[in-house]
Amino acid sequence: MNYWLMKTEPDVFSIDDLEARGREPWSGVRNYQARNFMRDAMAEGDGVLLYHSNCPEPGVAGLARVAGKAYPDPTQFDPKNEYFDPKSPRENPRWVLVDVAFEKRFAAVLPLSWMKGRPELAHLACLQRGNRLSITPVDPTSWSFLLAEARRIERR
DNA sequence: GCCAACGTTGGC
DNA sequence: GCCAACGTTGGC
Repeated sequence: MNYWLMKTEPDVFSIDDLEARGREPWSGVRNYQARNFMRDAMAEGDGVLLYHSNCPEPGVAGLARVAGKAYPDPTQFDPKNEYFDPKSPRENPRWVLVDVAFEKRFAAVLPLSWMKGRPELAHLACLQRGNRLSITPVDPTSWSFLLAEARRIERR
């Protein structure tokens, strides 16, 4: 079982949207490295930290899980969709997605400003300098630490 | 809005 | 295959 962090812009799709829908096909990933994580390394049941980016308070907003294995992203074939990719052959689709299932909304966002510089999160990929990937692996230490913090603020 | 950092494109 | 130009991401 692996752990992941997936970024989303809350203006577009937030943890509340995921809660309302229950489950969402994670369409629109158009980066090869992120695609490879979904295609090659994700498995049903993997843990997901949902991260709000490009917003007033960036940080981890809640918990989800991978709901199945990767399959072709249908938006790549739709000329009217913003993620349409005319160079993706139907017989050999370039882009895949996984379904993501809602698990929990944290009592408050765990802010990026708080995460920065925490020794427990030293190996968290999304905090490494220059990282812009929308999907990154999460090491078990970081995972446990963030979940513990989420439980702590819930009791507060 | 600025800008650093990185990915992608395309000419050669 | 190199690399300059361009586009995107995302914090601030």
